[in-house]
Amino acid sequence: MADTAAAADAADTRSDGAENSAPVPERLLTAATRLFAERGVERTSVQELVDTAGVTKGAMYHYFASKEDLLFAVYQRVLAMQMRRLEERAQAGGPVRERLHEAAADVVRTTVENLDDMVIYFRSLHMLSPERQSEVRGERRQYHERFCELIEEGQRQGVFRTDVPSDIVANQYFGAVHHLGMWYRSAGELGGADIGGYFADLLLSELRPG
Amino acid sequence: MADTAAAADAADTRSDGAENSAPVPERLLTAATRLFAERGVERTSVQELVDTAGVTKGAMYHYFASKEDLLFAVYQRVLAMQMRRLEERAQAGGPVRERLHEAAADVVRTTVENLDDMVIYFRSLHMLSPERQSEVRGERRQYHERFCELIEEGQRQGVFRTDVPSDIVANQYFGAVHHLGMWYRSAGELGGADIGGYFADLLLSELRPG
DNA sequence: ACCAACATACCGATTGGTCGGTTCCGGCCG
DNA sequence: CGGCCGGAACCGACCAATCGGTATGTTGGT
Repeated sequence: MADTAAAADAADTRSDGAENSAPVPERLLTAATRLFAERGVERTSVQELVDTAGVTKGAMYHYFASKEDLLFAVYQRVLAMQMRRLEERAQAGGPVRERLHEAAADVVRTTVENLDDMVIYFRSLHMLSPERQSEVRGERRQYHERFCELIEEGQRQGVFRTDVPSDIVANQYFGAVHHLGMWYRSAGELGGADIGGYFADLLLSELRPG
Repeated sequence: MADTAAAADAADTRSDGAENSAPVPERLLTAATRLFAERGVERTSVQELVDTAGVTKGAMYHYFASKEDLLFAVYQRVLAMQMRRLEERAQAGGPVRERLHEAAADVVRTTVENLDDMVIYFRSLHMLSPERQSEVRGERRQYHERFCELIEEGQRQGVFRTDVPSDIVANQYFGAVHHLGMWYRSAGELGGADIGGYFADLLLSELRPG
């Protein structure tokens, strides 16, 4: 995320001044993601936000209707990314065990790589308006159901146990993934891929029949 | 803070009026737990809070130094309860598989029974001062380690698999438990005991060797 | 000339917290 | 027994500060 900003900076043709030449909305998204995750939405004033992004209040309110609108944009970005990645894995070829393992490990990797997004996600939902909360929950539900379908596919094939509802398994798994934001620190010796591997192994162990 | 509760309790012999005769600090804790979980800490003004509790601002600031102090008291209450219950289960007799199953199912039950506390817990940590965040994390860490010890006990006995660190398993499990606050609604047909049973079964499946 | 893209100064509303006062109750003294 | 007293419990009007949002102005490209 930070490197993309750097890449955009380097790739940008016009070299106005010194740095931060990424488009303003993107700069705001980046700054908001960092500050909202660090101090929380309410503890981040609009002034701090625009200062960090290197723009002015007027610029921000030109692109976003409100502070909440900006928060919502953060949600939309992360939701779209997750759904896209899951769909890619689910539709790939190969046995369902492998596809589920890959999808499960991948969501951990991307979560670790975008920890800020996930911290915001599961901490600040209540800061959105009720309608937008519903919208986010709706999209999240689709994601959840897509994951469930994968499990049920394996259950029908007889490679996964059937005495536990797929719903329970999926909720348990995503709970663990969301929780990463509370304990995972990149300082640890375990990388996202390591933890993803462990988590996915544990998931398949759970689903082993018999 | 604690001594005032004792004093208020001792003085509360009279039965004034109709209802809500609980001591003032307790009333504030109850109101805060509900409102903080419903609307979030920042969205709850002190005025709303004291109105809900049926007391005045002066009364609140007599018992709590600040709004944050009240939030901290909520954390302390839930932390103490969880640690006590885990210790009871861990120290009970019987095979480690049964003790772990019982402890795992119990934490789900108590989480469901005190959903408001848990919603606050994993959503509002950042509203505390850095020192108090550390204190909460420290207590939580003790809890976590106590749970890990239980797993490791089973690993040494050979009844649990050893190719996954106990730390990972515990983090994954508590992640799932914390996440309950985001999807569990008592309207569902599944009660806390049901989900606790499922979760604990899944945990033991994960740990099954081979 | 016109419009999108910004910049800047400013405002109304709200909020956490304070502070001087009042009530109530148990204990102590005469 | 009764009057007094000290402090804990509690009240509620008030404040300083902050914040999200806006209104108006300016610029640069087409």
